[in-house]
Amino acid sequence: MTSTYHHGDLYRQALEQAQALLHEEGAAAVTLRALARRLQVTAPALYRHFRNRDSLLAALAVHGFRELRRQLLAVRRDDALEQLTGIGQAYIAFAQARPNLYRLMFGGQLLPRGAHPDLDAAGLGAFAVLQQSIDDALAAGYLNGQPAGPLTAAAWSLVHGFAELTIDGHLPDEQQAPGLAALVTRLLLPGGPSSRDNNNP
Amino acid sequence: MTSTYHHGDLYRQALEQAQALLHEEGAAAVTLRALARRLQVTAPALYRHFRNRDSLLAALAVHGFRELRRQLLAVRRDDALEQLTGIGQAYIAFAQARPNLYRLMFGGQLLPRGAHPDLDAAGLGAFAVLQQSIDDALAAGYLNGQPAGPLTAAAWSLVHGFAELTIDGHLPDEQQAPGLAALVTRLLLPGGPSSRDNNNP
DNA sequence: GGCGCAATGTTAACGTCGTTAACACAGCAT
DNA sequence: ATGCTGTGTTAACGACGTTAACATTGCGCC
Repeated sequence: MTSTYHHGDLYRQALEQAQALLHEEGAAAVTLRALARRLQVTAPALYRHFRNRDSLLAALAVHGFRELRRQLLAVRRDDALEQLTGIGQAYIAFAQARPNLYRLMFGGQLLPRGAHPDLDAAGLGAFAVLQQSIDDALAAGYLNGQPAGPLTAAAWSLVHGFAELTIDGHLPDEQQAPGLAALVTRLLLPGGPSSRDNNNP
Repeated sequence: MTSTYHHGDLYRQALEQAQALLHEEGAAAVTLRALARRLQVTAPALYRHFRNRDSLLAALAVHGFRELRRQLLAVRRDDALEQLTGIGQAYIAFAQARPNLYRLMFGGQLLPRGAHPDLDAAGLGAFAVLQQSIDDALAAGYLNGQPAGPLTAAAWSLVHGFAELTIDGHLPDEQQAPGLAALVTRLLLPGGPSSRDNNNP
């Protein structure tokens, strides 16, 4: 019984179980005591690895942003416009696959912005991928050469808003069709969804 | 001292103070005990008027949706397109003026959808205004006659996403300029922000 | 090989919260 | 006057975040 007094690996396992808890039951269920129970450990033990509950949640969000960045970077299409829409769809797919994590990342329950520098950095890291793909699309002559700043804000707003509205069930059912994500993403582009057929690379 | 044993007006005052608490310190601070303290009343007294804390928060959200609807309905422009963009800007202005309320309304912390029928109804009531203005714009020949469903989803996603990203400080500072809201709203329209000059009614 | 220190875990305790049960007072209808 | 219904209070329970004090382990160092 004394052989496992030192857990040895608690930080990593705590993060894993916290992710599971978050995914299964939402942020409100990510409680230090519940997490401790899962890990067969007493609650104060967790304070050796996380300053407090907010730090734990922030750590989860950081991992979320890094994973989101990874998934956005995994999108690779030849055409710059295809790349942009592909990233938009990957973004939405991420949010829909992990709604509770996504809400934690963007729900605004976390702290006065700037309290967790890691978190801000991770967020910017994910944002940068989207930004880059817009720059690329502009450089390739797409998007009518509109100013990059507002374009980026609009594109991010669109995918973020769509992601949130769907995972919270705010959009009427008829509009939940899977393919709609693609359609909406393309609506941003001049000429609408049926512009020309740039479907095949 | 016994003259005020019955508060007489507690439901209304509780809602008012809860709104103040929400606006000033966020949803997490809207606690039954804190609210009771503000009202010079014991906590269990509130259970005569709200089934539990979630019901109180839901009531706040319901009022929020009704107020949002009112503000959207107050927008009146002659041109259907101006009307649509005006509504978008009013929507964003609402969120920015009451960030904590807006987060409560859309943060997804409330309930399995359908648990509070009032809330769903109030949400649809606000949504309907946006929906209507899009239908009107289509009827007036704008928006290239694109299908109304996806258009509405896209428009709502755009304003919702922009509202959330700005109130949470996720957009880089340079893009926070006040006038950007208008610009972004117009980006959805075919031809981009400088289509023609439909600025003056 | 033993020693000591730092890391990591436990126990006990405090204050806050949501919530409920039991009770107390007020006002109104009869 | 009486009693019922609405509304408020008191007391208590369990869960939570957090801290202080203490216990155990493992590793570097002699």
